[in-house]
Amino acid sequence: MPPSLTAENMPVRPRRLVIAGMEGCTNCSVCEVRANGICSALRDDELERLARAAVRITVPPGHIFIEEGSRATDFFNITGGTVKLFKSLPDGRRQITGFVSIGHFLGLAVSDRYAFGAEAIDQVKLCRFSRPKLDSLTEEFPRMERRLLSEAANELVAAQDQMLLLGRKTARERVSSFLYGQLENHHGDVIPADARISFPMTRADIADFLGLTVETVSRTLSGLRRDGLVTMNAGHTISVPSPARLRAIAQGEEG
Amino acid sequence: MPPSLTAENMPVRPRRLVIAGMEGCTNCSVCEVRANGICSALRDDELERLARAAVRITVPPGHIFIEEGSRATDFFNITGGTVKLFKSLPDGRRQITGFVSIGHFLGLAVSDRYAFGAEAIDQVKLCRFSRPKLDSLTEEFPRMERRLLSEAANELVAAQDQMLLLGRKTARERVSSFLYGQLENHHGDVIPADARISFPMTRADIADFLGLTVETVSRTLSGLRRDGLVTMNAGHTISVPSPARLRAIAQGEEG
DNA sequence: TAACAGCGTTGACCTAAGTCATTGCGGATT
DNA sequence: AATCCGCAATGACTTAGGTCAACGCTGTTA
Repeated sequence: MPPSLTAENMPVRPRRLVIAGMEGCTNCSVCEVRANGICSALRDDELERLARAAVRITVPPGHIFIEEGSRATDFFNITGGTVKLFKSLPDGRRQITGFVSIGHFLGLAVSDRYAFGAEAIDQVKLCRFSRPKLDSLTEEFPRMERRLLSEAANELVAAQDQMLLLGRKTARERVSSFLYGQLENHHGDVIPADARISFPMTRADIADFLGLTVETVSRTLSGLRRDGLVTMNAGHTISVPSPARLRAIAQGEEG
Repeated sequence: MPPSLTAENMPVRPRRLVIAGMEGCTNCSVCEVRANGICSALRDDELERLARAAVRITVPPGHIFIEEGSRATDFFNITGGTVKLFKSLPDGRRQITGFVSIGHFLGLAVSDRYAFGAEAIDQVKLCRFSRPKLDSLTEEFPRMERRLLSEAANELVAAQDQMLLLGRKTARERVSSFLYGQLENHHGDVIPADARISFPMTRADIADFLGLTVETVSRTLSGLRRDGLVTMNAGHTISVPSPARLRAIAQGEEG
């Protein structure tokens, strides 16, 4: 029996919002994301061919390297740093649809235009592939395409979670969900008691991700602190004494 | 040059939230969704093989045929009727993540469990495939998998749109977006002036889709009517004199 | 070392949307 | 034809979160 279409090589915890995991650099076989990417499905000789299609670039903090609605000429694979993906309304309202980092693949577009923008939060390293090149690669390596599909399924699940959050959760539940999600990003599925989080994004980014304002994010964090659910440390890090309690709030299990 | 990974055979307007388009019935070559499905990528002899993997079922209105969190044993392809997909919180709050109908494929799951529920709105006809069977089919027909991926990309775009709606749009913008989306569903990209919409879902469904309450949906529709943006006809249909004006509101281009 | 800018926090107040309650309307049941 | 029931609409009132404004911290520029 062939491996499952959707469960193959797939972490239980879905990643955020963008097709993850294409590897690419001057030498793909020593790439930082070798283990994660869709290319984890490739043999070393295949990686060789992949490497020739990739261009390595670095993006400074704050730089928008995908403009909403611009022509979708390239695919990207994040090999370092954190990127925010967003959509905007004409009057400046903004929704961040995801924060993505190392290993994530970026640039699936429905039409010939990107439906979202992408901005570097910190120093970001990327591998860039032109769309025609990536197309011929997936043509050549069907396993890569299978891997892309399973990652797309992951992203869809994450997107559905986020819709539940944005449509139906309270501010407290949203912020708790965000914090708990960060814990999962850093620790995987087994989160130790008193785990620490440090994130690169600002309060404004968090607000735009959670559909709130900066003030509400700030007040809600203060509330969680007052209730002993988080403690703020020096160096912009946050400790979570009881991840289980935080998760309960995040999932709406609180009176 | 191979066809684009993401733009191949793809409508510009993204569909809602579930991998679309696997065809299947007793005789796939005469199936209702022959033209839409991923099997539109298949030859007639291949369809023959597909047909043997499919089981045809009918689901009555109100019946939940995918239970949130249950084991993901099957894939479904909608061949008739309309389905709502949803996620819930323990206290009963519910977010409908999409309405899907004919041609849509349903059942991509990250783990071995469904992350969402699915309920028939009206009489729904489905083709059911067991996961192992579908896996071997995609193994056999790579074009099917490519088609699934491009549909997943569509769904991701729709999901991002919905996140913007849920996180940042006003009630008026949400309801206008919903109505305009329905217009697109029925008329495609060229929407005639004074177009009509009739939908099978209740106000409660619309509310749970838009992250609002029934009362707010009701009041907002009344407001749009007062402003001459829609008119209510007999038989639960709504007319839209100027789709362009409605779209402008939906996109947040109103003072 | 002063001035400034970016970011975060907090308080006072406001409002869009939620809650609760009432009414009405078609369609099914008897 | 009476009643029942699910759905929709509307009014009165409440509230979670938004808005506006002040302030404080930290790091950077002059």
